[in-house]
Amino acid sequence: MFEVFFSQVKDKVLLSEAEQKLVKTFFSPKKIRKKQYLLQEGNICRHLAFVEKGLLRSYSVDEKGIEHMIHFAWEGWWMADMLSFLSIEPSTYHIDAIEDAELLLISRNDFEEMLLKVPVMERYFRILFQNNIISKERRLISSISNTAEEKFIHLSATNPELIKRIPQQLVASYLGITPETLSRIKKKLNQIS
Amino acid sequence: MFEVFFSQVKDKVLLSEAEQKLVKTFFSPKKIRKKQYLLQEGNICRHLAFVEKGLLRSYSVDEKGIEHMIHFAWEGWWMADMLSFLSIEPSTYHIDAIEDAELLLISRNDFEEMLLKVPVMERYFRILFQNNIISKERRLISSISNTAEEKFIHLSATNPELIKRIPQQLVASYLGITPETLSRIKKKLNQIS
DNA sequence: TTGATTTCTTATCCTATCTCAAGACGAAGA
DNA sequence: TCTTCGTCTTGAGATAGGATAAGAAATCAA
Repeated sequence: MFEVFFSQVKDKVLLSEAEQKLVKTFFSPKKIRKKQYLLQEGNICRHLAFVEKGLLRSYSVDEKGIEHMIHFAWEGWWMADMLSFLSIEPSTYHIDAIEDAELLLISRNDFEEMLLKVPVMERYFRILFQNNIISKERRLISSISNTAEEKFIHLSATNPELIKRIPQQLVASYLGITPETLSRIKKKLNQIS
Repeated sequence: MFEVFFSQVKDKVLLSEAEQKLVKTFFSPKKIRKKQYLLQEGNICRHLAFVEKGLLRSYSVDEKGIEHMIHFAWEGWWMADMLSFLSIEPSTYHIDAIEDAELLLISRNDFEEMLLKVPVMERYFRILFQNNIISKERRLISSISNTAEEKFIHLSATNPELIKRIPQQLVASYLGITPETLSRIKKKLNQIS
């Protein structure tokens, strides 16, 4: 159950056997089915979720009922509404499964306790968040700088797995464009090549 | 020189006198003038900069010569190209001063050493980055979800100081809209109220 | 296998925002 | 005080992408 998790953690920091054992105690496994919610708007995000298997998405829904994709997480990625999780306030996001998923959950209290008892995990999350900032920044620059077509080309280049694995309408939402526009862009790019 | 710095750090973590003394040794002060570069595209970002006084911006310049604002940093904020700083690769950003500024700089090696010698700073940066992710995420959602007018209203609500302090054309770039559009939006909102 | 449901494509029309251009305003220096 | 330079405003025309609608294709369930 912790295979993907520890391979990810060890990518960033060194963990002793004892530390691994201790870290394990803070997490509880959970399976959810495709389309099942992990979090709904208005509820407090009580856990960070690490994806061992499957695929999750987080998104917000505006007044018109349109969904806006915030984040996708598959094997080796984390998922949560950090703001709700940290501030213990109702979330403005939904999180659900695009594919059946196996998760490792950690609560706020256990998270804090783990970081204090296993300082190397503090380091792990600092590095994780660092990398997250960098990738969010790139997405942001593309979002404010590029045309719809450029955004798609940029995403294809930087995150080809996302394009392959995520349904097209959700990719469109992730880019902040309509599904129709994305469909046209793909057609155009195929004609050229 | 470290007044703002330690007041910021102490907002997030507890530091002993000894730790404070040690932390200080890793930083060097630097003053830069309005319009002066701290980093130019193609160079490696060698330092994290903490702003004690003044105002910096980071931005990228596209093929057409158009600037895209990534981040503003005034008293109490950090500035860097994290990707270049961490990967030690040439930056794609420019960083310069919008107002004369007094900075505290820390190099990559000193940063790593500080985090190992003063673990509470590891915690500080984890929390700092955590908060940064949350605010970048909000900006991103606004960017992909909202109209130009909604983006401006959202920014005014969440970051009024930015609107006051940053020249309007740079605010427009930060929102991913043209200065003309922002000017029209402001006119419209003023007429209503 | 077949019908039902969801996702993707294509077409037409429409609107928000951009582009280009010119003028007004205000801050900074001579 | 006057001049200059950068910043903001306003206008008119152009366009990328949105809205709506309908049909095609793919996926799923029975």
